[in-house]
Amino acid sequence: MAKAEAKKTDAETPRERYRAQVRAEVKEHAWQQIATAGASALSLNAIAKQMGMSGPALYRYFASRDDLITELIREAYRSLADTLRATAATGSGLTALAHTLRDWALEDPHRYLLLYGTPVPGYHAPDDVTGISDEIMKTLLDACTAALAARRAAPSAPPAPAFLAEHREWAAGHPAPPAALHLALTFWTRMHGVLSLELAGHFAGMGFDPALLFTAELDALAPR
Amino acid sequence: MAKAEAKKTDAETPRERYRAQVRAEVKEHAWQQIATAGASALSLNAIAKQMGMSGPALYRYFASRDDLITELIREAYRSLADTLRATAATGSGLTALAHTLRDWALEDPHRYLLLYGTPVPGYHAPDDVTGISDEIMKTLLDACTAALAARRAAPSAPPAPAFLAEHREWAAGHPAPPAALHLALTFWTRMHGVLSLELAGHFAGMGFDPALLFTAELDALAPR
DNA sequence: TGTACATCAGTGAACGCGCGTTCACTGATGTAC
DNA sequence: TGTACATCAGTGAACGCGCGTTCACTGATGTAC
Repeated sequence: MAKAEAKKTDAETPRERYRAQVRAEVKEHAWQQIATAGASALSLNAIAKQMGMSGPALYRYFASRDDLITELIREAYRSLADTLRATAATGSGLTALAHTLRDWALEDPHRYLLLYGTPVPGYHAPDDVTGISDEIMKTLLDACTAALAARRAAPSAPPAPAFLAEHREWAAGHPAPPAALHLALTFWTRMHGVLSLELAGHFAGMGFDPALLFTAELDALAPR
Repeated sequence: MAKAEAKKTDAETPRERYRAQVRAEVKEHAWQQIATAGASALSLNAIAKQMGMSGPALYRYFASRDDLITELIREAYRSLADTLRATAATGSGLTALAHTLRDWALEDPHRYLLLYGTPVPGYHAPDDVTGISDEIMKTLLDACTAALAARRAAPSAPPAPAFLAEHREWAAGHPAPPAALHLALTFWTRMHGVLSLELAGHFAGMGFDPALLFTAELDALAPR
């Protein structure tokens, strides 16, 4: 939880440790509150009350409500980026990557939805956060490149030339074969399609296991 | 906008017409407010102020804030169901259906996200609304059945038996060939995958036209 | 080891705000004879 | 056509609530000599 702070364990004074601990506890309550009332209902006062503190006390730890939300989003992106990279590092391919993504999402649905669901209105993420998001995309791109090279993914239909032409500009900063770009986007949108509808509860009452749909989609992309 | 009310024009007294007009105007402002501040920030008082009225006045038209939200959701589902059915009635197949869906979503992104984005926390839709949602699924299922019969859609990989077995229970109320069920779910999740990420702005800065990705996905499902 | 000082966590009061909702009331619009 | 009544739209005051945030302050913890 307090991973970033735990790194510099040696140089930590007791006060710093305490600060990190309270910050972590605040975030925990924040996640819990997001789960029950939604991200836009996040309230510093309510969190303080839950922790048995007075409202203004939290301003020692977070500059503002938006600052707390940013921290949550950053933490979530960081967690996903690290988790995916760890799987990618094992070289086990797209299938493993997809299941890692799914497990991560199911572990805390609201965390996934905070990142990829309906955007919080009026909120704009700072640069370092979009940077982590780019990291995730890069991990995915590399995995797709590798999968295609090893012929462990089906390029399905040849990507439309117009589509790829449009990609060049962006691809300059993210060098990868055009087919990998197309595969990455397809992978992302298909996994997200199943996941987001599942997490939003749109499959409820249809009496089937969304995991099977997820797997079916995955098989179509990266046959085993 | 005030379509439902406009139907029974003959039996309408002036007062009823006025009521319908004000209700429509409230909803218009509500959509506008959702677009700028999100669904959870919807406020009857704010809408009243925008309309130059006092807050409590709106309680003549909507029983509560939740009642207004329900009305908006119902209206949105109704609009989508009607729009899709109209396209399906022309018998022009899955491709046309997909483009109708996309056009409808782009016409008012927040309306789409209200239905298929992160659910409003603590809100539970009444039965008649989920009924309209079922209508949409049925339209899609019929179109998939027809497309498969006419061989205008690729069954891609044969659906896993386990997956289809799970479907039987739900399928009892929605008779359709197993392959059509699978196709419908695949269609839905893939289109939603592209659409929702596009509407949430996750393709921004990647410098390509999401329409091309959407079309590519569509071609993979229902080759022309 | 003890004292003087600086740092920092947390409190309580306060400000201004907006929310949903209820209620008693006014005034306009429609209806019945 | 005119009068008496009922219906209904809208107002303003009020209730209780919670929000984010600032500020002056207390008291505990750590630091320097």
